[in-house]
Amino acid sequence: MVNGIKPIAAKSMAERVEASLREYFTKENFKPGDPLPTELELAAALGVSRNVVREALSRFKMLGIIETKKKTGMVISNPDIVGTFEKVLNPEIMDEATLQDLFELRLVLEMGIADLLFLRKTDADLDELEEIAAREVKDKNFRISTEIAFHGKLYEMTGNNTMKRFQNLLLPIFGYVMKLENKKFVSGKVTHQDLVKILRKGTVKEFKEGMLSHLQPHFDRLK
Amino acid sequence: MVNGIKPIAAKSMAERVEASLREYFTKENFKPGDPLPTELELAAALGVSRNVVREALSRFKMLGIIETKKKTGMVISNPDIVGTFEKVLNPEIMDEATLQDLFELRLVLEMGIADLLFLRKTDADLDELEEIAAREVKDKNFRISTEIAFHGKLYEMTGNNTMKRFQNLLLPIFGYVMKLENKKFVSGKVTHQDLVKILRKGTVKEFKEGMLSHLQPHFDRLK
DNA sequence: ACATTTATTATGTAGAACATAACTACTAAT
DNA sequence: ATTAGTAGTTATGTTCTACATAATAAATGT
Repeated sequence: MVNGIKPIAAKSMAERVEASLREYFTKENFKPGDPLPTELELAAALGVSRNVVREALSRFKMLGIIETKKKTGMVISNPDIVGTFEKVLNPEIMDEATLQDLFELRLVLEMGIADLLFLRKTDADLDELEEIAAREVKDKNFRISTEIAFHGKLYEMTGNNTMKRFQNLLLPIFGYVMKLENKKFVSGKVTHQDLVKILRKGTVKEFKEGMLSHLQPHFDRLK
Repeated sequence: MVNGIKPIAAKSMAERVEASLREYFTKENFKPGDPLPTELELAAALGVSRNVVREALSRFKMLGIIETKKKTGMVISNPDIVGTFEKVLNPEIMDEATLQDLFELRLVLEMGIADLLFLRKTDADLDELEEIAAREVKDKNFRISTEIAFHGKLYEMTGNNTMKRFQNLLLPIFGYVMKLENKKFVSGKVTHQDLVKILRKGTVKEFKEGMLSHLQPHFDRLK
């Protein structure tokens, strides 16, 4: 019987190097702009081939955590988190449970931005929003695109660019889930025009109620 | 003066191969479990070295989009989006604007989960939540950990695992921003125990007002 | 002192070689 | 004939070498 054997890291070298580097970055308290050792130095220090190091570094480059220039070498940089998110957000290969979770997440965001909206809305914003809502009524053909434009504008009004971009990524998920369940795009009793009116003259509380009513058909689908 | 010059793909081969593969995956409508061509075949088809292909593939492996077994080859698999998010969510190297955005995002989520909560809460959940709130009052020393436990439990109660994990990742960001601005951890007039009470016997609307009041100190910091 | 040329260096890319795990097919033994 | 064992095959994992390229630094010449 075997005994005293090590479980061994069954993971690949590149994977382990990635973990080592990540630990190294935080341990050494690296900040954006800080230069990194050369590939050869890292390879020597880690006891692996330059090739493996490059595979691990390639991962960090994709995440935007590392930038490189020839001769100059590599430096730490601040990653684009939403851009990274985009790289994995493909409805076709995601499991249904997660898709459903993201669908709900979108509803939660929609319900939660009310306070930010009232904190930051401007008259110019409201004018634009009103214009979008009006366009929708005229052009019945473009309902989905104005639907997207309206809610997109709401996120824009929060002044939170990360959230705005994030919501934009969730749109295809939303559409995909709707299609999966063969549901049509219906809105509740409260229309976009109603919401604009509340935003202009109403209270935060009223807006929250309005948005809930507007999204009610979607909530009805959740058990 | 120069004119009519092409911007050129200044990107690296690995980066371009990554893009090509991504396009290939969607074009061919790959689904989890579907086998991929071998590294050598891909290298030949793309006209690059196997090395470059491996760097690109390594990226997909990190995202969980590709899994490999020796001899058998590579297959598409469904990625873990929250796990990927974790890889880029390092407060130390993120720019302050994004940190601020994520801070707000957390508040938005907190305000937005009310409807899901009332849709899915159970008595067992409420008992546990009450226990956490009670523990907090007794042990003043562990305020921060019970704070985390309480709000974490709320997300758990939504039944949305993705959101729960996501919120968990945002916690360090939240703490980091608080520290950046030298703010202390204060809660509004409505306490955790109040929130439990509302969850048990109150209405959704009351809970939303309660949560807003509970988070008011944080909202006050936003302009 | 300035412009030009010449190393130098770190990343980018290519190709070959071999190890290793896992699958296939064939063979031998009971 | 079923099983067990063996050899062969194949795709990934890893290493090494070589050279191209861009950016910097050093050296040179006027």
